[in-house]
Amino acid sequence: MITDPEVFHETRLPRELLHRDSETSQLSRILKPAVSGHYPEDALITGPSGVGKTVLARFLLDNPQQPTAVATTHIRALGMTCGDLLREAINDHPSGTTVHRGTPTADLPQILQELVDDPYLLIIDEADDVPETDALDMLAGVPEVATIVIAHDADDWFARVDSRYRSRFDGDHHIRLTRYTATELADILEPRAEFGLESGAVSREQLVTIGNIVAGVARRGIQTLRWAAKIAENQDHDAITDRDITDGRARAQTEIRESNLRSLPYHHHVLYELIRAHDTLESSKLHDSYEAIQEHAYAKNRPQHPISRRARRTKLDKLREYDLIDWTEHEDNSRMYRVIDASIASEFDIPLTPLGR
DNA sequence: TATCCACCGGAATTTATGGAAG
DNA sequence: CTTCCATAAATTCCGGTGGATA
Repeated sequence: MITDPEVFHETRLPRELLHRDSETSQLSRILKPAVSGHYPEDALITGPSGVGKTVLARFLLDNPQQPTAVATTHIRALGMTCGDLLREAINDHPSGTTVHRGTPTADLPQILQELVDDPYLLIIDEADDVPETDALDMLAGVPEVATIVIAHDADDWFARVDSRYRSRFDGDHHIRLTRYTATELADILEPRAEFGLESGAVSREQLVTIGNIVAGVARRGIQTLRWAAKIAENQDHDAITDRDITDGRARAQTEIRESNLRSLPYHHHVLYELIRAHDTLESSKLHDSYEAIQEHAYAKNRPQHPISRRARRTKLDKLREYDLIDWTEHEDNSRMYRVIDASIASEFDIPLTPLGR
């Protein structure tokens, strides 16, 4: 069934960007000065997750098929401070100069300025929470450096960045990506089916179905197709069935949640498992049971210690952000927690009942 | 009605961690 | 080994909200 798993890899760049013609030429125009050795210009790329923001930037700047001469670094900025950002920009620059964690943040602009002669582009990916204004302040004295910022919500991003920088990312310099239509996404999936699957494994009609059930999110479409093919393979089907597609989508979703949970530290797991042990759990009950089991859940050989209520709330926010739990608000300010998919278990072995019960 | 309590979440403050240089 | 610097995570403090109780 699957002849080339490579085709479905997250980091794989397509040979051409279908249905992104205007966006591609828009970014090319912005990059023009940089390519011809002049001071580079900034850009902002926004849109929901999984519709190709990173792919668009990489397609033009980090593409083995058509390399550009412009020095570029790709920074996954999620949760970074502006010091981190500058340090990574310095360390990734081809000049070879490196800088360590303890270097005063205030010294970094000077160091960067001394090492760049030619245009240097920073792709700041997942920039939703980074303090852009601070970073732009620090880059202000280095005209050879420009940033390609990738974020989800344009309004959010503009609200956070100081007004004196906004014009550099607005108008022609702002590229908005939207979800694909079902048929557009089918067009995108088609070459992957052609090169990654046996011929005849999936019909055009089914690709459109996938486009519909993933609501035009390309990343989810590709993973759904991959899982549908895997499932069809396991079931010895000659071709992918409609049922395989439904199951494939569910499997793809589970996979994301599992990897989300794995990526979280121990505290989150304790809270998650407490909620998972019930259908629904009220906030007061959740805190009570946490306090009841904390002695055992945080045994002596564990480096972590039980955390305060306030810190628990932060963990719960994170669990919800990762689509692992949800809650409904009560009129009395409390909440009713529940897990989204109770079949997903923590890999930690967490004792949920105090001894003697 | 006035007071108390539990909860949420923003902000300020403290604590823990880790790499590098002296 | 100690000191320095930056940073993440946790605690402390607090104002706002709304139900329960006297």
